[in-house]
Amino acid sequence: MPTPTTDRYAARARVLKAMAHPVRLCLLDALAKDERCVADLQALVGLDMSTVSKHLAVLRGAGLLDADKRGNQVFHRLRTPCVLGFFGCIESVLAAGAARALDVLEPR
Amino acid sequence: MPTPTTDRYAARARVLKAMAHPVRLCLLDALAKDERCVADLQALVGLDMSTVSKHLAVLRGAGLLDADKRGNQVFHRLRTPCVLGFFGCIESVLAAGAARALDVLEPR
DNA sequence: AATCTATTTGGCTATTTTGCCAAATAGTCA
DNA sequence: TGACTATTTGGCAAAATAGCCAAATAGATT
Repeated sequence: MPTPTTDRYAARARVLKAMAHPVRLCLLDALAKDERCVADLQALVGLDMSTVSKHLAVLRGAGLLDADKRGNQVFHRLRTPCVLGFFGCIESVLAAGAARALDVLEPR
Repeated sequence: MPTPTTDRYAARARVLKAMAHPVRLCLLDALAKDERCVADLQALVGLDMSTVSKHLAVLRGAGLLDADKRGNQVFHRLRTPCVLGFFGCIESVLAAGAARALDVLEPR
């Protein structure tokens, strides 16, 4: 793997890694339609506020979210909504996996 | 996060997590056009063969690759090529991040 | 200023991941 | 069968991650 290429893959991997957590996927989904403040999102996922804040920081760090403070609340929104388009393909990966699992049980 | 929903996010996260590593992204890219045997892929990424084998196992486990043995070689191919479509969006996330970095240096 | 609310940060532990080496396995060929 | 090739597996150490609690910060309200 030549180095400039490696860097490209590393950069891409950082973005994917930021997405690759159930809670963070849930957060991205929640932000699909509207911006939300941290307390809203905390109520949604039911974890400690500090944990939610850190998940949001990961998504922001990857460039996936924008945030701004209004009053004493911080509102987050999706920066690049195309990431929501990943889910369709991921579901087909999962469906293919499920089909393969059936093959094992019921080979042709 | 209600539980059936959680499970869906967890399943999706497992697929993304499998992709979220520079070497595994490189492997997926290499398999974009043709199937390849493990030794080929090892030459490409330049890591220990056992390491490459484990990365491939991760991708297979997530349902991203299919493999079959012919002779004493194992050939891998992309099971659901739509994942390659992620890269376009990821690049725009990275571009947005770069733009934001410039804003910091050079605010309006 | 004192207080209250919303969010972030620091610190800790438990768990997971990565990559190497060495050893095991599976298939081929003499 | 024995030797050789391709790949996988087991085991280990180093690094990264996730979650909680407690403490710090920033803004609003009295």
